[in-house]
Amino acid sequence: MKTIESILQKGVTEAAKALFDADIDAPSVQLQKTRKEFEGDFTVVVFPLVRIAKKSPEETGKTIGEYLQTHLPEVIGFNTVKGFLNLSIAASYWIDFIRYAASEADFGFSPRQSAGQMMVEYSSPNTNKPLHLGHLRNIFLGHSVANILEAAGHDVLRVQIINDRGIHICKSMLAWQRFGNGETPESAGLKGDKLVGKYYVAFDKAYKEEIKALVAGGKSEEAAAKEAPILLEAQEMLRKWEQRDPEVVDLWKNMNGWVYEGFDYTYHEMGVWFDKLYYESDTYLIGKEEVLRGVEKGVFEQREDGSVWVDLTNDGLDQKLLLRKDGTAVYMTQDIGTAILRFREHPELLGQIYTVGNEQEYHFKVLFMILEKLGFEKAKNNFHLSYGMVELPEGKMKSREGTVVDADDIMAEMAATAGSIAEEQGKLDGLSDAEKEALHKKIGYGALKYYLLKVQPKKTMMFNPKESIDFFGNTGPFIQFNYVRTRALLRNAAEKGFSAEVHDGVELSPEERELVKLLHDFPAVIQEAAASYDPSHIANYAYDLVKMYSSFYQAVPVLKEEDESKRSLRLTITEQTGNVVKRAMNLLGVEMPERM
RNA sequence: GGUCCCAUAGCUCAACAGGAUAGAGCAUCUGCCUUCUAAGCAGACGGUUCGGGGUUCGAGUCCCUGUGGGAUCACCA
Repeated sequence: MKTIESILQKGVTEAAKALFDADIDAPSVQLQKTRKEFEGDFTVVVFPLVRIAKKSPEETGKTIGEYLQTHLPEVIGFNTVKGFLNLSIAASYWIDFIRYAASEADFGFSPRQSAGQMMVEYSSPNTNKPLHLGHLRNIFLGHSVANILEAAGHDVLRVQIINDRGIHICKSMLAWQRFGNGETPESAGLKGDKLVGKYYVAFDKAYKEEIKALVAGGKSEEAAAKEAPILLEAQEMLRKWEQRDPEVVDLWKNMNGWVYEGFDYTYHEMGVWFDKLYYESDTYLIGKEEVLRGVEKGVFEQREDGSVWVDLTNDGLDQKLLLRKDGTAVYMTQDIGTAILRFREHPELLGQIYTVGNEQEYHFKVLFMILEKLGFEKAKNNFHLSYGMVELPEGKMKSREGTVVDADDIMAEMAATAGSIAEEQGKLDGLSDAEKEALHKKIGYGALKYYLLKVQPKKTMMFNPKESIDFFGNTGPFIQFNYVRTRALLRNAAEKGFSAEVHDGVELSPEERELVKLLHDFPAVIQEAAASYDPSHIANYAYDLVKMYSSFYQAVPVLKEEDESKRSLRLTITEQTGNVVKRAMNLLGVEMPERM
């Protein structure tokens, strides 16, 4: 179905040709929704056309309005205010549209896999500590963008890179070895990631004590930090790991295994998944090879001490280390390896999207530049989906100061809060305990996801644990609640044998018209969210839609309407609003309940 | 010091690509459940869009500059 926007834009270009003998292209015609205080549905901004028309803005608008009204059946009236031409669209267009939307199973979504393959990376955890609130923003964001790209027609690969090697991993291993007494998640009754995190903290504590002792013995703070025996031992462990020392590798596999079990639980609760996992323990070696190959090609430069560098001074950046003088990999090395591996494994891939915090913007700028220098043209399509930190009232979360908000904890709290609100409202009689629990999670997790996704990714956001996340107002549960109302209404209608149809010639009340117009926006909202990699557009749209629906719901009777054609139109609008809201929220990773 | 990002109502956030009188929620106040689920609806209150210049028919939006906050510029990840 042709959108009214494209019809109007085309109409204006024809008008310009016929009236002023001027050629303008359709997309340049400025079209917007008419503001509430004026009569009309769409508004053409005529200022840009004034020069062509050689008339006053008011005159120009009037002339074009007359042309459109006589030449386009969709335009049934117009008015001009200053340089704005407000057009009234025929009810029949909206009627045809709602009928069309109802006939499409996936209205708003582009045909599957019509737009090529994209890879979206998110989560990228370290295997030495549990996930926290910052990860939640990362994971919900990445997963939602993947959903949105799919809706926009991309074939999407969801991946994560797991930072499973390095000195920080060895720290928790060493602490466990030293203080753990063979403790396991089972024996401790702790999730695997929590147990490993506990030993990471234990390491830090022991390390600090050793530094203190050394300083008391006369060492400088700086020297003590470098010479503390437990740190040296961790470094020794890393060397052994790189040499594949069987005992160390066994311990490493074992403890990482605990962490993965813990993460799996959390990912499952979050409702996210991955098509493929990459491990830095695999890719850092590939990165080293690729860097050396780059040296042969002359893209990189090896210095006398053996270290390898890339010179980006001509690109406005500086020189960047790619391999240490002892030949070991740095962070950039393994990211080069990972990226190249992915392009090789997936020849169809258009580009990669990295969901990573904004403190790494420089890193990714450099990474993409290096990939292009190595001849990976597709790196032009790579995108660093950068997001702002989640801050607490007292500032940044600091694991050492114990101010991190644990992912599992906050999710459990959200579900519990949803439970107590539901209990107060007492609308869930007749549900089993298991059904109630599932519902509380849908609502609580929905509140959390919506809260984190409604804000533009690049903005730093505030989270106040004391005030908790709201369940009323502009929130996930409010949106779910309105969906639930549509479902209840449709169930009741079915019982009474009422059907949802659209008859020709039925009148549209202002509320109905507004709702239909909002539904009409859905495809464009998806496209915009996909193009900007920004789920907040979807979140805001879902809210606007149900806000309008809620108003409609209390202002206009549906089941009590006696006029059959009005009633069935309202049922159709109700059904389509429910469908669109549900699918929009699913794009955010939010599940919708049938009752609440 | 260089580079990048942010600054909108008391608080948390919107505002397509520059368009009309900058919108929501929370908080405060007023009404509305004998009626399709009140996690709701209707309304009131609340703004020098950080300051100062500029570009133009028009600037929260673009440019310059200042202030405040954040990030980054490691042989860390």
